[in-house]
Amino acid sequence: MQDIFITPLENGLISWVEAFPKAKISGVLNAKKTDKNTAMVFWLHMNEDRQEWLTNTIALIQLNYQSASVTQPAKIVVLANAPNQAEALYALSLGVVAYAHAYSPAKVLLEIKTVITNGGVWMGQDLLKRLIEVSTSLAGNQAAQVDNHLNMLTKREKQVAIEAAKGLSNKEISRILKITERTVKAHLSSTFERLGAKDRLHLALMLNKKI
Amino acid sequence: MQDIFITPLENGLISWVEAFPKAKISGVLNAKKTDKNTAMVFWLHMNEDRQEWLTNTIALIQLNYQSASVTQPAKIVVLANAPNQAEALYALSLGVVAYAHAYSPAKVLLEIKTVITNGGVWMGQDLLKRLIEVSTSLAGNQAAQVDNHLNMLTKREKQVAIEAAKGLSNKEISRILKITERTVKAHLSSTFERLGAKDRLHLALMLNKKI
DNA sequence: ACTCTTATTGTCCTTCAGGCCAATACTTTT
DNA sequence: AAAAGTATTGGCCTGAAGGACAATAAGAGT
Repeated sequence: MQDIFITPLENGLISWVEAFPKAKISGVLNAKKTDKNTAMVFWLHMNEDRQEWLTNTIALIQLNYQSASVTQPAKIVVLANAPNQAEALYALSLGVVAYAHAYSPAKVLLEIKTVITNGGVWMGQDLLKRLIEVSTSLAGNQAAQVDNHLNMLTKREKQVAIEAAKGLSNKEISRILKITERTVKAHLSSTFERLGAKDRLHLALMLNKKI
Repeated sequence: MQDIFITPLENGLISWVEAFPKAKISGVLNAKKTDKNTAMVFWLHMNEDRQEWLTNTIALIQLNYQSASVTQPAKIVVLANAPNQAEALYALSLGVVAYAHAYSPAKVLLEIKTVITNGGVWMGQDLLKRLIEVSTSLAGNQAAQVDNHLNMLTKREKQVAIEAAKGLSNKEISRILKITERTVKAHLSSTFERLGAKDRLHLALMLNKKI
C-alpha cells in the first residue's frame, strides 16, 4: 500500500507525515515511475483556483491506475484547504472516495484510510447531513417511487412502459417486443390508467425521475 | 459505552457478538432500565415490514436518550436485512448515524462504531454515490447540463421548451405565455431543430436528464 | 367449473403534434 | 442602411397517439 500526496507544498503537512510516515510527497503526478501492481492511495491537495488541475489529475489517475489492467484500482482522496460543498460534490461525483480538510489531524486521516481501503467513502458530517437533507427534502425517496410505479404494472406493461419512457414510438416498441402496434397501445392505455399518467410524456417523467 | 442490539432474533447474529461481546441483545427497547449517563449505541435490526416499528423506536430513543438532559446523546444505527436506499434515506433523515447490512462482518461493525463515535456518519458506498448523484443533479450540476442545452435557444424558445419538458400541451403553454398555440409550435419546431430533438418527449428527456 | 387477470389484436374516431410554406414587425449585428 | 436573427401568427396537411367498444385465448386463483 503506497500513499502519495500531491501538493504544491514541498514537505506536505505535519499531520500527513504523522499519519503516514512512509508516504511520498510530490509536486506533480508521475505516472510512469510507479508500480501498477501496488494498491495506491492518492491524496490530492487542493488549493483554491486549482479546479482544472484537480479535474485533470483525477482523470490522469483514473487512466493510469483504475483501468482494467490494474489489479488494484487506486483510491483518490481530496484534501481541501478551504473545503466547500460544491467542490466536494464535484470531486465525489468524479469518483473520489474521500473529501476532507487538508488540515485534518492525523487521526482523521487514518480513519479515512481505514474507511476507503474497506471500500467505503468518507466525507465530513456536515456535508453528508446536507446531502441527506437535500435528497430527502427535494427528492423524497422517489427511487422507491419508481419501483412502486413499475410494480403496479404487469410484466408486459412494464416492458412497454420502459420503452415508451425512453422515447420510442408505438411502432418501434411493437417491433422490439414483436407484437402489434395495437397491442402496444393497449398496454400503454392500461399503463396510463394504472399510473394516472396523462400520456407517454408524463409516463416518461414519472419513470425517468431519478431518485 | 454501551451497545444495545434491538432485534427479533434471540441471540442476535454471530458477527455482532464477535464485534461487541459485551453488547446487550434485546427484543424490545427498555428505556427505563438503562443508565442515562452512559454513552449508548443502539443497533436496530430492521426486518422487512417493520417500517413503523423503526419509526417508533427511533422516536423513543431520541426522546429518552437524546434530550437535553442526557449528557451523551445516544447514537442510532440501523442494520437492515434487505437494505434499500429509500429506507436508508428515511432512516438517515430521522437522525440515524449509520445504515448497514445486518449481516455485515464484525470488522465493518467495528469500523462503523469508530466512525460514529468520532461524530461521523456511516453508510454504504452505493448509497452515498446515489446521494451525490441526487444532490449534484438537483443542486447545481444538472443546471449546468441543462444550461448547455437551454443556452442554445432564444429566450422565448427556452420558456416554451421548459414548459413543454414539464409535460404541458401546446395549448397550455400558449395560455401560460399568452401567445397563440401556433406560435408555441413555431418555437418548439425551431427548438427541436436546434437541439436535435425528435419531439417533445426527447426534449423532456434531454432537459430532465440527471447528471 | 368458474371467475379474474393478462396478453393479444381489430376497427373507428378525434385530437394533437409537428412539418411545410408563408407573412409581418421588431431588434441586433455588420 | 442592409442583413440577420427573433417573435409572432396563419393555413394546410400528415401521421401518431390515445380513447371507445370489442373479441379471443391462455393462465391463475377460488
